[in-house]
Amino acid sequence: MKYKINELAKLSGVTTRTLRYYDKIDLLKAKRMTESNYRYYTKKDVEILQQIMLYKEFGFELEQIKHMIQTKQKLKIEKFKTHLITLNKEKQRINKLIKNIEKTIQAMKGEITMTDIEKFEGLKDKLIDENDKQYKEEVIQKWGNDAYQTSVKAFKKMSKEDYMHFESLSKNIIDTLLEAYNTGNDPKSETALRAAKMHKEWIGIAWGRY
Amino acid sequence: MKYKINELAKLSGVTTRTLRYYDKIDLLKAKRMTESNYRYYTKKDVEILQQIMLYKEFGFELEQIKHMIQTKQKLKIEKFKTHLITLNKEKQRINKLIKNIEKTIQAMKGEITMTDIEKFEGLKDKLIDENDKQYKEEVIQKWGNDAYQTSVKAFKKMSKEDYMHFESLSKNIIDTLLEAYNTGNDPKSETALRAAKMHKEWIGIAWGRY
DNA sequence: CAAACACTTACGGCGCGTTAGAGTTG
DNA sequence: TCAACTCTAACGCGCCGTAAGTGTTT
Repeated sequence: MKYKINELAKLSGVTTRTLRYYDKIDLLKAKRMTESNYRYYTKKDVEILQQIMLYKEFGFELEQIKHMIQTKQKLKIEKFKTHLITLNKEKQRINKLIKNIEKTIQAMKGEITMTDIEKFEGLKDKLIDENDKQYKEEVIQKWGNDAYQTSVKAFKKMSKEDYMHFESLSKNIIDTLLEAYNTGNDPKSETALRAAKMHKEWIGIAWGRY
Repeated sequence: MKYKINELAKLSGVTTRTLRYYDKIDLLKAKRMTESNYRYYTKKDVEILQQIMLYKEFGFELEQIKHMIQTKQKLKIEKFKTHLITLNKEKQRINKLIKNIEKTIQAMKGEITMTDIEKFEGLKDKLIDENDKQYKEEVIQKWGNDAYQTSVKAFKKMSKEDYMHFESLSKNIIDTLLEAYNTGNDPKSETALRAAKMHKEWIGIAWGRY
């Protein structure tokens, strides 16, 4: 099974230019036909090329792939792990870029120029203010002033991540409980309902929702 | 205020090679001293260089920066936003690489070949099992069988993200409430305490903690 | 006068795409 | 004989690092 360069190219999807380049840099050496000096590739070469393509998809550089293909499984895993570290750094770099640009956009809009933490603190204050307007009296009537104060304190302690996920989490649990009650699938779940209501009120205190 | 090339280099941190290159590609054109033909830079040039460096940090290419520096604020924001899209794609690409490599490592180890979702489902089942062993009877006694069933259902509905943040969030709120009670700063907070206890039990049902 | 600094020109690197010119096969 | 294929050599890209060789300032 001998393939000429164009045959392998069509078979694999890489260009002849690439194959010749791989030949040149000793990544995938081709044999030569004695008369014409044309390159030809064997079945083994095809397999190697498949490996090369796989590692390329993983983001390895050709020089590294060169070492890779003559490395055994166990050591390959090590190289993969090392590569993961590189990729994670790259990921962090990009995340930083994104954050910085977003910050800059905000600043350019003439809006908040505070740091991220300050921003979040500000956001919390704003939410509490809004909450006050809508729920303060109602909540104090139902739960007393102390509960209100305490809930504000708890809310202020939340981290940014907490904040991002609080909604969906709470909604999920409450929905499930209410659904169980409303559909009657769970006829005796007084306790669950109470829990749901408590939870609901609790969220209402901090969030002014539901 | 005239700076010779090396002065500006030290001032700004970029190399003279870079400055000459920016000159060549018309990114930051330098004026010339009449006699020696030496480059010199003005105060304005310093400001432009600062902008260039900033945009470089944002990951823009020099060609784009060239247009950038003579663009007004509003249009800059647009370019930033476009750039954000590019960066986000890059981010996704890297995430894909990471996932694929991790998967491959798993496969090479001869371990689990499940998808991510399957993995998480498995994790949840495991946690519920553990929870059962420790808390099932106690919980059913206190809250009834229906509450128990419902809590399991709610738990199963949780997303991966929910799971990652559930602990810290709950802990935070509970700690605050209990602290308020224990320190006596909030002497009449019966209601708050009840809320805390409820919440605590609720978490106990699903998590077997606290 | 020498050291320090300035200038221009050009190769190298990564991973090929893309001509350009010339030989080989079917 | 002609199309289709093969070969080698070389430029280009993006952003400079790194000489090498030569002129200017202090």
